[in-house]
Amino acid sequence: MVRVRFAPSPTGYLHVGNARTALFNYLFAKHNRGKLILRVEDTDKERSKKEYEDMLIEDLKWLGIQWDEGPDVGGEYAPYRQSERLDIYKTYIEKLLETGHAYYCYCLPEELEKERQKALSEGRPPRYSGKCRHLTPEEKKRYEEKGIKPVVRFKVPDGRTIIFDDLIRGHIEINVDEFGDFVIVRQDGMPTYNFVVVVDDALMKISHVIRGEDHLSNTPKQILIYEALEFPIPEFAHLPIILGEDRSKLSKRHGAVSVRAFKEEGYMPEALFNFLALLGWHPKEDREILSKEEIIKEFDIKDVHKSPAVFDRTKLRWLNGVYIREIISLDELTRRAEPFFKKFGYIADFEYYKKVLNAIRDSIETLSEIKDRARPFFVQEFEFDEKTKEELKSETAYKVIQKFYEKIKDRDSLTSQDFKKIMKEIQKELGVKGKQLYHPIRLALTGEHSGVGLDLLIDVIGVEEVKARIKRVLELFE
RNA sequence: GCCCCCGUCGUCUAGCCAGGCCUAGGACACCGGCCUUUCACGCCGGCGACACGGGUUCGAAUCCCGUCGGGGGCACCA
Repeated sequence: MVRVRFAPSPTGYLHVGNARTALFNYLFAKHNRGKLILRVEDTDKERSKKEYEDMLIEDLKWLGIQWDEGPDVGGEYAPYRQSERLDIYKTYIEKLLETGHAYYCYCLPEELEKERQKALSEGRPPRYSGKCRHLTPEEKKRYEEKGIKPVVRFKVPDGRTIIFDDLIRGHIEINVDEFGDFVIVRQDGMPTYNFVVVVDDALMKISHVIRGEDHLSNTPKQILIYEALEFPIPEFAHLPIILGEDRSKLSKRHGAVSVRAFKEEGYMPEALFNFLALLGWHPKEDREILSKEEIIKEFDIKDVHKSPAVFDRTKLRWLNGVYIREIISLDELTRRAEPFFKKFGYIADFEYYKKVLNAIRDSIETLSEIKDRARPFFVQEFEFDEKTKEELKSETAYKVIQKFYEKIKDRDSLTSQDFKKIMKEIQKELGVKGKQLYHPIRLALTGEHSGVGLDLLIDVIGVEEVKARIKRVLELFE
């Protein structure tokens, strides 16, 4: 049974890089009919917050990632919040202490930091010396009496080379001399990541650990702990990281990188899902637009790349546009767009929003663009800039508008067909055509030089509104 | 500094494992054209890459070695 997990620490919004990791875990689980476990890694008391956990869950759900076990849904291996598993960790810490795989260390953090800096500046690998490895009971007692609280360190064996096969990267060898005895319990009594991750993954029967490349160098430490605790070692797969435009690890410096930010910008979760899946993975046939089901069906961890990928916002925008105009149904799109209309002060009912979207969906790539693109459907008293005023004052423009008004002022309906017919008549009667003919009407109706098709606009706003707008312009530029 | 990973168009990538089918394919972006009352959509076309240097081979993007470049890690963060 395939069991994988996504284990974020609740320290802020869900980052797209983490979202991608969650997504690949999800895809792997679903493809193999396995289970996805959500585990909250909140052992860092300083930075973890419950609100962040709630936001994480919300963002993950929004993206369309579902899990089988987790802090919100429970499961056979509960609890799924590390802060609630402290007793479990304690047991295993004691075990390591008893078997001599770990020991208490009374060194002060300030001293160690100094040593670290010194080693770095001298070009030596910064690693702990191991000086507390062989403390006598008397020495321990002395430290205790001084009130120094110890940390617990894992005893790293000398000269071992850890070898494992990464599902994505293949054969990996790392010599453990690279690092010294590392801390597994902090001074405040909280166990650290490298330790708890092993205990949890083992106890939760995780079969495949799929995570970011930045964890690759932690893997030997963890394997050492698996061995010390006599746990079976899972398979590992290290995903390439996601880069920003400058080819460094994608971070806040690169602009909006949280899933929440994309949601608020008006991205479709399906588009982000699709896009993220394509970052480092590629289906057998050359296709860009794939549904969740298709991706699950085709996903194979072996097809995941080794090299990192740049997060290409432009392509994401394009993909989102495809979802907006071709994939999401009009009703669904309207439901999602409603909050955006309201945010921009465009107040109307659902049916009206639907008509507007029908007219503009081909020209927007995110729902935020509704602000500009839908303006003519809602704003009557728009301003004219200088350039526009000049144009409207010109003789032909004014004549066209005047003629148009004459022809519609007594009508009680005006369809796209009627509109086109009327424009043809004006063309014949005034001898004005093309841009000269349509542009004045566009300006009078929208105040803008480009935008939605006038026939579509008229269809939606209706004849009375058209009359009002035209009349207003006529009066303004008499 | 040390360790690990990576290297095909500007970007995402196909091809690499099983060398010839590759004058290297697709997508985004860009440029041009068509459609069109405008913008957009759509359609058609163009530009554009095997990091470099050595091997191996009749033949290398594909195999080997080296160089260079990029990234990640080296915490009482996860």
